[in-house]
Amino acid sequence: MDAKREITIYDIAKEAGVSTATVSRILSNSAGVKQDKRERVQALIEKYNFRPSALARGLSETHSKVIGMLCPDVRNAYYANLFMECERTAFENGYTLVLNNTFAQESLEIAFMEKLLEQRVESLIVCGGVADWRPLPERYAKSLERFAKRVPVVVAGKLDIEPCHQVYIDHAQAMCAAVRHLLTLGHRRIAFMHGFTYIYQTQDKLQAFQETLQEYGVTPRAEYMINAGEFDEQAGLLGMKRLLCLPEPPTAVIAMNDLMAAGALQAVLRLGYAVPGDFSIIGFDDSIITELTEPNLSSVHYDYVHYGKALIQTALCAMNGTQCARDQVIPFRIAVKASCRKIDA
Amino acid sequence: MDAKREITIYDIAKEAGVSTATVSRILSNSAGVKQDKRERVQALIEKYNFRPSALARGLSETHSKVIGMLCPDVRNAYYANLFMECERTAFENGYTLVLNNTFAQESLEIAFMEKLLEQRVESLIVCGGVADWRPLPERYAKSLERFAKRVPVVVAGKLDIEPCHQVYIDHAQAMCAAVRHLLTLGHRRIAFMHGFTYIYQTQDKLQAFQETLQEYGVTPRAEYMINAGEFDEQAGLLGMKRLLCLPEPPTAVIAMNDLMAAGALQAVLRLGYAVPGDFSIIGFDDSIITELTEPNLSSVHYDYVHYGKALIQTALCAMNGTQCARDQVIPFRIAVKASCRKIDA
DNA sequence: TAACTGCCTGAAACCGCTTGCAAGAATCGC
DNA sequence: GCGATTCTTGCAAGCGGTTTCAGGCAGTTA
Repeated sequence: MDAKREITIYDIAKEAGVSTATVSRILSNSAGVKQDKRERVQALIEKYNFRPSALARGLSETHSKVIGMLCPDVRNAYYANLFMECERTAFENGYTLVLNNTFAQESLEIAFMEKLLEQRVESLIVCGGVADWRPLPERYAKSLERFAKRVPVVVAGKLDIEPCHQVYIDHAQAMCAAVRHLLTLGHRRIAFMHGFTYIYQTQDKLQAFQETLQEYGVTPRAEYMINAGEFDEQAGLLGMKRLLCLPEPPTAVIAMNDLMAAGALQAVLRLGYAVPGDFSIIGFDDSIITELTEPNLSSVHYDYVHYGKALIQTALCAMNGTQCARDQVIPFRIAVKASCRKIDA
Repeated sequence: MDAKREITIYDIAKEAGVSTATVSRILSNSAGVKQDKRERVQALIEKYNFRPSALARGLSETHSKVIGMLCPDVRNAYYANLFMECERTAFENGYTLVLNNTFAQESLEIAFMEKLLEQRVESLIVCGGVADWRPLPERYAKSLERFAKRVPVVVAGKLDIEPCHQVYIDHAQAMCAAVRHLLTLGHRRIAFMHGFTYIYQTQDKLQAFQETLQEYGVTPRAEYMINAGEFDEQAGLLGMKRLLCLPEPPTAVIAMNDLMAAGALQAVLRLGYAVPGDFSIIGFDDSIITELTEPNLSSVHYDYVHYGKALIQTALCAMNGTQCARDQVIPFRIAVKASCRKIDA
């Protein structure tokens, strides 16, 4: 294989009999270049299928036109949705989005941050992962702050680290809505199946769950608030089994997310009960999962298009120095499907 | 906001009283630098949290250390799995993977290719999308070939474009195994629910489906091979409804993928039938979806870890010029779960 | 026809890092 | 102690673009 060097702007200039400056002007479509040269150069660009190096351009213009993104695991529909929308918006604005899966491992998150820093990303979007832990590991907070000192960091979640922007869902309000939905349907024995409590969403939802019940005169029962550990369908299944073994089981269950809700649904069905006949179930995220189960799962729905757009838009604003709100809250609504029913109080 | 320039290797060199060459050597950890200078420079790097610019380095070393990847939609668990594994392997080898979602739109695929070319990716991984169409659009094939002329292209699928490497699943064999699985369970009235036939996987599976049945003395029935159009759960649901309306419905259904299988399952359950009691269902991909439904779906399983690793490994080989097989086939197996049962012949 | 405009163009510096080359410093053998 | 080696270093030339600045040229004006 012959050591073929990439075609450069210099080659084009030489063959066209012009200077690199002229070619550069043509590439960036700036005015003030005679038509004949323009055509001659264009033809050569076509001929050699020349593409200017983003590396060189980035170096010279001191901007990379790339935005970094961190998420624990794109296989999770929630993050996939977010990434997708972010990518779209970034692309529309001439940016490339590079995503890294961190598996919520602190060392990996930090390693990726370093790498993104080297790549001179112009902004960083942080979704979940260690950023959701409370208390926040000190080393991680430091890394994030150092990052934010260089380029804008936008967190998809509530982090409250001074230099970071944040776009998030008000989980307390969302939980409140979910509880009210079930209360309205006549449920009084409502359970909340969550996971690790070192995740702030768990804390927020747990608190809102209890407060909302009390507000409506229902006393929260300790045995109805169960920590299933993980946030996956297996945990949901196991957690639900525990609930079903209770002397007085709940009539409705709120799951931390759709995955757990799907697990809970399986547990119920396997024991021969019906949903929503015997038990009502509602999840959070309104991901594709809700459409895959029978019955389809009611869920708290977020506007991912809006969410992704807001994340990138905020990053864009912060990058070009435009003033923009540090906090943004994404609206939600209850997506009523088929897993909850009205019961007699 | 003060126009803060990034710290450069030059700044470090100056403050440490050495040349940039020395700093560079320390950065790349090459031998032959006195311990005292090394320490002095390291300290400054820490102090300023200096990270060398990958842009500059890439330009100077004429390599970007990034690999590009194209897929239609990461929200699809199949691609998410693949991406995840590819990213892991790439990272382990010091490469960054940048993923673009193309929605299988030809113009977007080509646009992304151009962009990746500018970014000087050192290799391209193409997963699905337009690459699965038959016949292959000419403009697309041209783009791909042009790309392959510069850097190695590895296709996750069977494409047979000369300069591209390919790693794929033998869909015919996989279908064959699925059919045999059902035959072994005693089924004779077996249906295949697929989607658009301009996708080569559809063609391969369709043919294998018929051939395998015939091989076992079962005559394929036209009304049991239905084209549901899309490849999603909605299509699966609708397609299954059509099958259930047949005067003599099948006893088992093979769906093009898990998404469609999940849709089919819903259709069956909604009409009051049982799975696997009344109907057996099997899908392809063995994604997380199979664990979310009740009953869990049997499915044809691919080894994603192996698959992703093979894609990147092949790219790596091709990049450094090592000879490597142009074709690689990924093994599969039937993941038996709970959606198929034995019946009396 | 000389002086003045404005438009095109190219020379050259620069972006931040790597590396070949050659010179100076340190170490070694005798 | 001295020349021969072996280490350490720094200089400077790229890598492939962008951009500033000044010069060349044609068209105007007086």
